[in-house]
Amino acid sequence: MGVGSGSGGEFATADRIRDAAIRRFARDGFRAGLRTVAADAGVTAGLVIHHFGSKAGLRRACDERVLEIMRQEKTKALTDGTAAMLLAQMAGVEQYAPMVQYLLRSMQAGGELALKLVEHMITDAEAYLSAGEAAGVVRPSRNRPARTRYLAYQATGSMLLWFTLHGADVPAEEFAALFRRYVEELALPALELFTEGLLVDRSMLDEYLMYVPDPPPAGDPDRTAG
Amino acid sequence: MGVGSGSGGEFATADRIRDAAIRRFARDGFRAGLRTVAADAGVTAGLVIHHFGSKAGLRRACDERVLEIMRQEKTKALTDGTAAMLLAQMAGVEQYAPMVQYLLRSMQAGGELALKLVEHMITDAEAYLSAGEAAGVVRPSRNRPARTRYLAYQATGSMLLWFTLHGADVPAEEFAALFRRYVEELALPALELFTEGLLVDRSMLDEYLMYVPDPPPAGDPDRTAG
DNA sequence: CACCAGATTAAACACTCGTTCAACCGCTCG
DNA sequence: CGAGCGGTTGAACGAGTGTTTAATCTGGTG
Repeated sequence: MGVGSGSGGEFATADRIRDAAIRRFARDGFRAGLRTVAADAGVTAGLVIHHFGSKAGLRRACDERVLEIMRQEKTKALTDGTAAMLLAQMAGVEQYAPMVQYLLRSMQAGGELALKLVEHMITDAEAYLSAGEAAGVVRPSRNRPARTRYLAYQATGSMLLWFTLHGADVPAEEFAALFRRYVEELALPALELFTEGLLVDRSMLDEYLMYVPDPPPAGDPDRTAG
Repeated sequence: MGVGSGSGGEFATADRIRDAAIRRFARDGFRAGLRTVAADAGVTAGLVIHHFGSKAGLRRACDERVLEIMRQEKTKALTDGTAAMLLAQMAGVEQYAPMVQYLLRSMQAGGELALKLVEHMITDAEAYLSAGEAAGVVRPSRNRPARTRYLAYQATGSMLLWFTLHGADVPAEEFAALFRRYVEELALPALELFTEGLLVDRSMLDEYLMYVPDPPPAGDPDRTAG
């Protein structure tokens, strides 16, 4: 269907536009114009609209594509289970680096994809931490869902902030190196904190546990006030 | 100089514009137009330019104002020393809530103010953690600057992500409540992690320490490769 | 009073943006 | 061959942006 030139590696034009958009949005953020995206793909702005209906439609297509690749790579990847490591690994692959950067842009802008991705990461972390608990390598928590959310937000959020401050608009090759530097920089403190904690005594935690009557399940956003 | 109406609580017009801009940028982000800001302040767009030269100039004035208030409040505040708690406390004060929200917007956009603020927080955390170490309540680290940066990025970044996802454009009264909910949600997991750690055994940390030959000071970005 | 300087405004300018429209091209099918 | 149709283009539109400019208002000063 569509393109007649039957030889091997040719993409359909819509796919080419979408991929160019992912790269451009990753580099410049979502305020990049349609004409810029179109020029990257070697077409005109009108054609982008023709294929995707609107800029929002184009973004939706990009979101779905990134999510699809993300899911597909997750099943293939042999990481230690943390989402940050998966992203670090993907950022090293030249083909996927723009998608990781796009994802960060998405979190920066706060779209639906970002929310979905973070919830996805939380679900994965839940499974991973539960398995760790069962295997006896992860300490149990007084409120496992809350801890899972906390850890996911810490890991993802610090990554987001780091990239927002240290050049979010790097040209995609520096991006991978930047990612590597980020992981290297936090590896030691993270391992220290995870195995040894930060505080020497338990007084702060005990005070909190005494002060707060009943820590709620805190998994869903129903705020049944009391 | 300037406004002649000498009666009590009147602000100079430029200050009124700047404060309106802080509120508007806090609520809508920096893509809010000059005409909107001007309307909020009861003036016209041209006057904003007349007073601040350009939109960038207005943003600079807002940045300086927020930084000034931040510094001033920090010396007054009696918090536990962490920046997150300072922000939580300030967000509760109606007058300062927009500034906290503005600060988050700034981090979202990645300006110079954001970088300055984060570095500021890191410096403060350094002092706070050093004091904790000296007092024997905080465990020493194999690389204290790296740990300080790590903790600051985690705390600030997760806060930023949380607000980006859960309505960064709330109308400033919900904002304070949102902030309170955020602190409540992470208090228990944070205390757990800080006092008890996450991992049961030390194998991961020991493996890392064996693998990495020499953890560099990692305070400044000079990468003397080897 | 005349005069000037600053505050302030309304209008216009130049530009970008997303989107629309009419036309054109190349192909397939009747 | 000719009709039709989707892919594609270039130009235009309308709304937005930051900024400029000329004019008006206002208040203090010689």
